[in-house]
Amino acid sequence: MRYWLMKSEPDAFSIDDLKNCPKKTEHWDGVRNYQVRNMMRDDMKKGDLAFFYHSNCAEPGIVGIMTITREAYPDHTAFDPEDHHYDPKSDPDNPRWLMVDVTYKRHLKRNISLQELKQLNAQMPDFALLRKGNRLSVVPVEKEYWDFILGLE
DNA sequence: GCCAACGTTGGC
DNA sequence: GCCAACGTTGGC
Repeated sequence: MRYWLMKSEPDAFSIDDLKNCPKKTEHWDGVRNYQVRNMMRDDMKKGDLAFFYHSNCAEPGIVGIMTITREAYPDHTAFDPEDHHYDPKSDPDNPRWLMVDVTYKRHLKRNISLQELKQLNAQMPDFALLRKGNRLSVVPVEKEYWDFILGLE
């Protein structure tokens, strides 16, 4: 089993939005980066756990935990000209983009901000989230770091 | 294959 | 809103 961190802008889709979804489950659409797509396709498995991370907001950070409940399948939003993430080059017969389903598990007891994580960088020297220039919307989290971060709660 | 121009992410 | 740090596109 693997651990992940997945970013979402709370203005677009927050952890509370996920919690309020039917069955607390929603598809994680809109990934338009090949590296992230490949990770979802090759490495993300049903039962994996992921941190829900709020990005591009007043206090960026980890706010909760979700479970991967369906493995990668075609992202239909890429076929929809009305969709913000429409990609005319994604062919329904050979989809370019994939998504997974995620299910709300719980909020963290408190938000763990990016600022706090940065201060602990020395204890998580290989955390992809903290790497300079990192812009991937999904990053793997080593189990050691996962446990460490949960220990901060 | 190179690289300039452009688009996006996301912290601040 | 600014801008650094990418990734992508497309001409050559």
